[in-house]
Amino acid sequence: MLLRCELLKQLEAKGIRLTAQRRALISTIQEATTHLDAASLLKLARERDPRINRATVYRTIELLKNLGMIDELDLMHLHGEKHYYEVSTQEGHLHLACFGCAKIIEFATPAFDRLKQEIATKNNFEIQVMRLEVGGNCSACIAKREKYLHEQHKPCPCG
Amino acid sequence: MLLRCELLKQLEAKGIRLTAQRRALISTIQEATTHLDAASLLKLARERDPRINRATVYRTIELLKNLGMIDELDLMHLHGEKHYYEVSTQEGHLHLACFGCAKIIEFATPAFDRLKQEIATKNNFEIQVMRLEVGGNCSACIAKREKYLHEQHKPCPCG
DNA sequence: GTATTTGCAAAAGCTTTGCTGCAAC
DNA sequence: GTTGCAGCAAAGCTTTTGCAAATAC
Repeated sequence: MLLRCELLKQLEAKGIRLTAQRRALISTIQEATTHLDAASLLKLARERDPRINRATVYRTIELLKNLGMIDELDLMHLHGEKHYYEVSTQEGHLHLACFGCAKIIEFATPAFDRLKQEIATKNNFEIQVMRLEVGGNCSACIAKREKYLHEQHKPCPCG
Repeated sequence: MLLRCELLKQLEAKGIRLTAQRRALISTIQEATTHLDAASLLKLARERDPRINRATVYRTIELLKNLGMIDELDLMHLHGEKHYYEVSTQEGHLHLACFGCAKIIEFATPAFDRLKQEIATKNNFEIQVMRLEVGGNCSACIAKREKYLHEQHKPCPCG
C-alpha cells in the first residue's frame, strides 16, 4: 500500500522544507521499481529535474538515512562497492543475492522480527538498523547447473 | 577452541602452496584479537614480514574469501567503507555495532541458524554467505544517555 | 624452463568536501 | 541581511590492475 509520495508527506509533516531538486530525487526513490544506487538515482531523477547534481544526491540520501526513512543496502557487493537504497518499511525483510544471475530476491518472515527482538533483549541493545543479506544461488541457477552436469554425463548430486 | 594457525593447516591439507608473505598474513588474521581491515592487516602483518605489499593483502583476502575460510564484514560502515575480516566459524553469529561508542558486540543464537534454514528452504536458495549486521546503541550508551537526561532535569523515558 | 606470485605504481570506483554564488525567508 | 542549499570541481579513501622482475618447482 504505497501512497503517492509518502516520503514527501512525511517530510512535510516534520516541517522539513525541500528544494525542487530534492523533491524530484525523493519521488524518484519512492517510485523506483528496483534498488537504486547513487549514480542510477541521479540519472533517473535528472529526467524530472536536469539541474540535479551528484553532491545533492549524496546529501539527500544522507538526510533520509538519518531520518530513518530509507535503508542502505550492499546487496552482497554483487556489482562493486556501491550502495543501494530502499524506502524503509515497518516490517523487516531481507535480501537474497544470487551470485549466478545477480537477481535480488526479497523475503519477509516473522522469524526476522522475532530474531530482532531477541537480539535487542538479550544484549540490552537499542536497534536502529538491522540488515540481513544472503548470497548464494537461486533456484533457477541451481537447476541450470544440474542440467549442465547432467548433459555432461557427470553424476548429479541430487541422484 | 582455536588451534594454532588452523587456517594454514586447512590450506596445506588442500594442497595449496603459500609464500612466506601469505603465511605471515594468514597467521595474522588467525591470531587477530579484533576485526581487521585491509590496511590494519597490512600494518600488523608487516611486523612479521616487512616485505608484504598491499596488493598481496588484497589478493590473499580474495583467495581466503573464495575458499570460504574468512568472512567479510562491513560493521555498519562505522568507520567508512572499508571491509573487515574474520575467520569463518561453523555456527553463524552476528555483529552489533554501537553508533555511540563504536563497540562491536558479537552475538550467537540458535535462532540465527534456524532463520538461515528457513530462508534456504522457503526460497529454494543455496546459501553461501549470510551476513547479519545491526546498528544502534549498546547498553552502556543507553545508560549514559539516560544519566545525561536526568542531570539536565529532563524527563527520563524509562520513568 | 615454465608457471606463479611478488612489488610497485597507477588507475578505477564510489563518496565526500571546499568554496562560490544563488535563493529563500 | 542572514541563513542555508546548490552546483562545480577537486580531493579522499579503499580496492583493483598492468607489468616487469623475482621466485618456486
